[in-house]
Amino acid sequence: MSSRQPQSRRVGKETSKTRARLLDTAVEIMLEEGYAAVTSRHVALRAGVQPPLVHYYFPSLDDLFIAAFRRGAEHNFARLEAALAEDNPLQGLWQYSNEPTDVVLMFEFLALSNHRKALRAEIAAFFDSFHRLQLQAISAAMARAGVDLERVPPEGILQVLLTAPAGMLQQKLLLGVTSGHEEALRLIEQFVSETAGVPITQPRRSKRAAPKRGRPEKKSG
Amino acid sequence: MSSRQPQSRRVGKETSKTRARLLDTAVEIMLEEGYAAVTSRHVALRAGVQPPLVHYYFPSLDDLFIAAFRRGAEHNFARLEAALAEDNPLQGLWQYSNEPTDVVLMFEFLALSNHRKALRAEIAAFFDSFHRLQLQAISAAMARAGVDLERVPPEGILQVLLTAPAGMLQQKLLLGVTSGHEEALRLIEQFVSETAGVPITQPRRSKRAAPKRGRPEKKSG
DNA sequence: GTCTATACTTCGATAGAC
DNA sequence: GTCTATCGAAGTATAGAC
Repeated sequence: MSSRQPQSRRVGKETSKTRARLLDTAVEIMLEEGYAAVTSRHVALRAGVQPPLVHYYFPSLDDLFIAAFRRGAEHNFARLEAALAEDNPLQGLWQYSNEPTDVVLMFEFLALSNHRKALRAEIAAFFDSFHRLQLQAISAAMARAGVDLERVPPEGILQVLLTAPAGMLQQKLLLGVTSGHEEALRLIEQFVSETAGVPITQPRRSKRAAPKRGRPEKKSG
Repeated sequence: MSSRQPQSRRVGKETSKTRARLLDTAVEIMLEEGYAAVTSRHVALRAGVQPPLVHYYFPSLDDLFIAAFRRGAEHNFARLEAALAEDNPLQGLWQYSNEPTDVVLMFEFLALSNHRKALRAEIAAFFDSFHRLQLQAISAAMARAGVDLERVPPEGILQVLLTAPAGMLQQKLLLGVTSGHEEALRLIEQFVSETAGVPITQPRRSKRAAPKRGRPEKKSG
């Protein structure tokens, strides 16, 4: 397995502004057209550079995808830690799980990992670390609320009711299937509040109260 | 968009045995290597035919994917109807949602629909029909159990707690991240039983036959 | 750091022989 | 129904000039 490269090849620095733009572009394409649309030519065209420049910063496309994923993962960790630092960690988790673009992007990376095996380990490791951090916060919140952690396992609350549903829901929204969406969200909030003993009634997700934020969100019904 | 074809092109019949095998092969590749690995050449090689034969049965790759999806959809409807004909519809739904290959395949088709826009309408329509059939069964079961359908919306129960989690769970399993899996399943069964008023304790998934499931209650220090 | 030029591969799709 | 032959486009990647 020691595929020794000629070593002669130059690679652009990670601090490069262009490099960052290439990553942005790759992510954009993933969101809009799926991971399979991310090609060196396509990225270059959209970023306004010549195709070989992509390979200057990312010798192979695997490198590009790995870099994009890592950057996103770091961003996610930062966001999560901020969310968990709030008064109610469950509330932070819930909001986090419902951020449309992040969830869809994660969905694309999951599908990508089934196509590019070089990414499997990386993505699996991320989920594992991320999971631990979330579990830590949710367990603390539930214990603080006096919930019996043996009868109501924090793992279940976390993995099933916060992380998991959001992915499919957001994906269905992409497809235009919005039936039952509002009811689903309402039910999940209610259930987590009751079962986990910690209310997650959210003050920040107030799009139905505050029309600002400029998000082009289309309403259902 | 009125790409007028010369009409001269021959297309293989839908009853063809070879055609069916090509579809099987395409699905296999989707499951193992992701949708992006489904190319006419790849499918042909694996099916033991020459590449042009793929285009004889499916003029474009979109046609191939659409045919594969439709066939799978029909199969899913048949399975679902059989499951819903059982004594406890929720039980049928739950088992259905946890069939690994079907769930992973649906996941791939979802990702595919973000890449091939020609499939979006088809897949969205499927989800819609499928959703209605499921909803019908679950509503009947809950009403029969005397549950207040306004306070506990069947849409929520169905979409979030049966359909949604399975996808992410199975996908995480593919990645090797199984932490919290057992707890999640157990919790979801418990919740649906309590909230929907209909127990889903399953007879077929009977590794539970052992006295205590082989897993002693763990104490949290 | 960015470009031109290019080698090489694979892909989707078609025409037409058998 | 299946094949050979092939076209044009697009893909990954590299070498080297500027």
